[in-house]
Amino acid sequence: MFYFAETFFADMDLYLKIRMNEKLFLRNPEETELGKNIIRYSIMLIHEIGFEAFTFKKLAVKIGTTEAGVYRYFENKHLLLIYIVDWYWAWQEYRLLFHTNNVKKPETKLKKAITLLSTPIVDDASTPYINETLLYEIVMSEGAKSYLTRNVTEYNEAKLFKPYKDLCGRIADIITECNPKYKFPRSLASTIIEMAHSQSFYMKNLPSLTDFGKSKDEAKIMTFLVDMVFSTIKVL
Amino acid sequence: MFYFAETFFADMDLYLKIRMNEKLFLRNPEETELGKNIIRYSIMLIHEIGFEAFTFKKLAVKIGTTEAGVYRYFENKHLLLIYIVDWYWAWQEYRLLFHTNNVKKPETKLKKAITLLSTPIVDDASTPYINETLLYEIVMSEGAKSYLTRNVTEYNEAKLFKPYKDLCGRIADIITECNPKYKFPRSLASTIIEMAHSQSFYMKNLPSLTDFGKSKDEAKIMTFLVDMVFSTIKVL
DNA sequence: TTCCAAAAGATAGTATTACTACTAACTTAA
DNA sequence: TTAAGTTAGTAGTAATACTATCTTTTGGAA
Repeated sequence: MFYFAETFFADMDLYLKIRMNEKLFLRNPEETELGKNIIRYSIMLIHEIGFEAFTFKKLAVKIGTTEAGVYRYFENKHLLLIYIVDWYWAWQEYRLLFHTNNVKKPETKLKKAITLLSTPIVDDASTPYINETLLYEIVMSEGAKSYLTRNVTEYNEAKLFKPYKDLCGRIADIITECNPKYKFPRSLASTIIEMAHSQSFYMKNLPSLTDFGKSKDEAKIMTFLVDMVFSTIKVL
Repeated sequence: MFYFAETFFADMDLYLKIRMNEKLFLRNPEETELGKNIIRYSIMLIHEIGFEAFTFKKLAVKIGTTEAGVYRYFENKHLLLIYIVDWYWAWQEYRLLFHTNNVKKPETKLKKAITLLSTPIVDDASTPYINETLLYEIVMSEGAKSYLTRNVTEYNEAKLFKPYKDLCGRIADIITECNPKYKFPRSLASTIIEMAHSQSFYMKNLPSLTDFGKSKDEAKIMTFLVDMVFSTIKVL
């Protein structure tokens, strides 16, 4: 529960706030209007033009500030990407906890986990200035770039990938609950998370790498994964 | 067999040559010394400094030519990446055909396919100027960047991802041979290919996402995948 | 042997990117 | 009221990702 700093009431609405690793930023973007705008508009802009074409200059123009203004919050665009991707994984972990709370059967929990990861995202009203639908698509097409870098080791030592690992660990624990004898719970968990996103990317962009090309039906990804996972751990 | 242009004798040695999609380059790098050096040294340089830090300037210095010289062969560094990644997938398809030739049992073929994809690569002497060991590591850590781009659709229409798709299709066919009733052969095939590489990347860089962190033993990735795949298609 | 075309090489230039450094303005606290 | 700290804006720079042009080399046909 490390990352879920607080859920609180304000103006009659329930808000979700996630505590982010401080090494990700120079100044906490949640604390100022400009900071929140940087997050909100970078999600929109990365979604719109893609991460390679995304620059702090373009972002600054979009939110009516200067390049230097953005650099005061984030050292570079790669750390900003990790910030929003981390936010997404922490949010997914929160969703998993929320939806499996009081569920007793580990099989039901595991199925829920797969469903949550492989079903289209609708915007979460309890997170102002973050559009989860766009974020989901960014993670799908740019997410891997957060760790596919020369700095993986350095970033990993700074715990920048903790949210992803936490989510993976939690799913691995559910797998172990289902079948304590299964030998590869962590690898199976990372396979679920990865495939939920990359099968969806393939379906949209390289359909012949999947069996869902014609229907473009996300529900089939869930069916594929549920079948694979439960066959593998030999539980029904 | 589209991509395997020729295997031929020259100076008493057997060489393997792969026919590449002409839209990848401006001038065929296989036809000149400079072209072959571009391929050979770009594999070394990308492996050494990573794809983001890799530039045509640095490459030109390394092989003793000018930036403009490299630009005569490749429009940009992204197409050069796709070239070498495509080469890798075509080579893997060739290896698969070679090693499953005359094998009757589809289960044996499938197991061989998984083994070939998830076992460390030793340099193939029949391919001069290409170091497969380095190439394997590049595909592991940069391969996804070839299709994680705004141009996926355009590149896909130009058939630039054909080698990957062909390999996927071939593995899917073996899966169907094993169990004609299994519903998701293509998705399972792309899962095998993806996971063979990304579990290996995780093992090296983010070990807690796998169950092989301590041993760092690639053979366990194979065991994990073989178990998962055969459980899923319900054949032994 | 000469002549031609194509390839390679050298040089220079441009717009953009990814920053850094400095300065001006504004706020707060003594 | 003034000194100190905070914040934003301006102006630069080195590197990147190209393009354009001009010269030299080379290999083959006339």
